[in-house]
Amino acid sequence: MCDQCDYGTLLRSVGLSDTPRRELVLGTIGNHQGVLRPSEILEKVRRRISINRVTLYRILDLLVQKKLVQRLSAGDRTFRYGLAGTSRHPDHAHFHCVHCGLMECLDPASIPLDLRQSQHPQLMKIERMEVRLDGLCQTCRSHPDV
Amino acid sequence: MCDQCDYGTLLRSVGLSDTPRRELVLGTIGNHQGVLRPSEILEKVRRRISINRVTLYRILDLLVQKKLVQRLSAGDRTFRYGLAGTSRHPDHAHFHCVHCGLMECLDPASIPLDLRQSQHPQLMKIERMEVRLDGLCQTCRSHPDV
DNA sequence: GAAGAAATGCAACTCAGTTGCATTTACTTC
DNA sequence: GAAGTAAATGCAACTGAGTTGCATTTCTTC
Ligand SMILES: [Mn+2]
Ligand SMILES: [Mn+2]
Ligand SMILES: [Zn+2]
Ligand SMILES: [Zn+2]
Repeated sequence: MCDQCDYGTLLRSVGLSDTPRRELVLGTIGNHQGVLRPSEILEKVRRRISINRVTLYRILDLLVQKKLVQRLSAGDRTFRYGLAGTSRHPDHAHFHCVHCGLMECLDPASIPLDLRQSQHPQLMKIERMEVRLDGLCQTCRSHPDV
Repeated sequence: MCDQCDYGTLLRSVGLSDTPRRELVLGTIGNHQGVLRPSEILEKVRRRISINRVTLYRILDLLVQKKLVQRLSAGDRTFRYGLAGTSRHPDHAHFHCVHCGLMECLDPASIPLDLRQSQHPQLMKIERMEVRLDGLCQTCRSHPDV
């Protein structure tokens, strides 16, 4: 997503100390195209450093809480994590392949997420919107085995 | 949602026999405003008849598979179930209160879910779209205790 | 009403995530 | 730079929602 980002600085900018594990978790999420499961993040981070499963979950919670990272649901029971929306990286919808579980980002322009919130002069307070398209990815579509 | 529906007929129309448990599960979902967790459905159905937890999950799977019922994710780890969209009951977005877990249906007109699929002449095959707004419901908003 | 099929129940299991507490690492203060 | 404190990490056990395998019950069909 953002190769030139300094993730250490980013961490400190929200009041978190930049430990090796936090920096690697955030970097793994930020440098990946699409969103990731905790198990995938674990695997990637462990190529660089040893990290406990629980530590990863705690770091993910922190990053979400500080709004650096976004927790998304794929319609299954495993959360996905991706960089939170910013002006440079606007919020966007995601596509989820119901066959292989792949979850990828859609072009922010194709489904503008922001304006629609204003169409709801409701009594509740809307904080965020999540849009997910489910279907078959290109691979699973053309390759009906497995 | 649909008080005048005959849920037995609805079950048979998709090739399922209408057993007492299936009819009660479908009726519970269909007559409720908003979407329900399995635990809530279980509680409601058990006021009428005894039913095993596993049986409920199997019935829910069947109803989803036959497209009578829709499985929604609330951003937490528990699925929600509501009637699937039809011409009379069009598909719509849902609001989820991050504080109390309430999940309610939004006016189908406010966020038209259909047309946007056509904006994706992608290589993947889109089967459905899910739109969820997260925030605080009216109660939790005005009542910040608990 | 017997035989076979479908539906339901029950116990054990799985998987993702959480909790409590011990240990290690990073910051302060002297 | 050592001691003391706070924060971060590790480890084991736990939780909650959902699933699986198989036994039992209920519904069909002849
Ligand atoms: Mn994304
Ligand atoms: Mn609904
Ligand atoms: Zn796929
Ligand atoms: Zn609420």
